[in-house]
Amino acid sequence: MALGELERAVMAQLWAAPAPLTVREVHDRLDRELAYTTVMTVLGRLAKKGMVRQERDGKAYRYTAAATREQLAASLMLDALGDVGEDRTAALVAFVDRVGPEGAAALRAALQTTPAPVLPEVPQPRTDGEERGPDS
Amino acid sequence: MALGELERAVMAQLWAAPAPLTVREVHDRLDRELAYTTVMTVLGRLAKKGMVRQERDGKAYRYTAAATREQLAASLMLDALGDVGEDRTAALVAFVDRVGPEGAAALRAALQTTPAPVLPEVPQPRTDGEERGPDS
DNA sequence: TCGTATCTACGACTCAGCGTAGTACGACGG
DNA sequence: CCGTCGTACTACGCTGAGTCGTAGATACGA
Repeated sequence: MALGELERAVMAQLWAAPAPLTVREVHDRLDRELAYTTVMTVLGRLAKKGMVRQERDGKAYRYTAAATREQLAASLMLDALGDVGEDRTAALVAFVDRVGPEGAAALRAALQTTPAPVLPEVPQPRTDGEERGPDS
Repeated sequence: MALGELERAVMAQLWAAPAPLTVREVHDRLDRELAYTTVMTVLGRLAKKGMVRQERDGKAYRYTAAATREQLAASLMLDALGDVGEDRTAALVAFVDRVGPEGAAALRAALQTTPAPVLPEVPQPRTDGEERGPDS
């Protein structure tokens, strides 16, 4: 799910904050001169999309990002990969080809931490503590 | 650059065809009942976006996809990765984590074909011969 | 030459999503 | 009781995508 410009800015604030934020806090942290209600609307829409979670705090709501920035990026990448239809392999090759040296290095590292060479047998019961964001 | 539903369908036809297609040919191959001009408009928009190339053929145009399906997918994935801001590494880890066993295998294979061990020193003046699609 | 078919060019309309914000209304502290 | 703060709801403009229609150019057969 593609986010708009303001939506991304709001998400950035939520990601940057160590704790859930209220509408007012998000509004204050955004540099732009926006009406309070604008931020509220955007947060509401993000909540409807499952991008943020809202939890009651007294009479106000506090908002947290449903997924980390990295998880979201990974989800979007998977979406893009899925659009290709068949032959994900070729697409991945093209991707590796374009991701650059650092990217390749990061991928190599990531592939090492991921054991799964073959036979994942016990599929890691998700030690978790991490919410399974609004993936595609 | 995200494509709409019909735009994707049109691209699919262009990718499936072995040679450049005219508007009429694309129109006929699409299952949907669309006006000829609708297909023309869509092809025109795709051309404006750089997704397809048009070459004159008599009084008509012939259209080809500017990039392969895989290149496009790779570009979109890179876009998604870029949105993350910093820490592409973490995003790549998350991606590998979600791409599944086959994906991981494909990535491993792709990384082997890509030499780039270390120190690319001379940054490869792009021997090219490959069109550099409508990347972001 | 005239009529018909085929293209392209350009404009128009609809619908959805995003950015933006106003209004209504309930709860709370003086 | 009144102003402040917060949510809920509604609305409006813009842009992009999907959908077509019409006008103008051009080629071809009768």
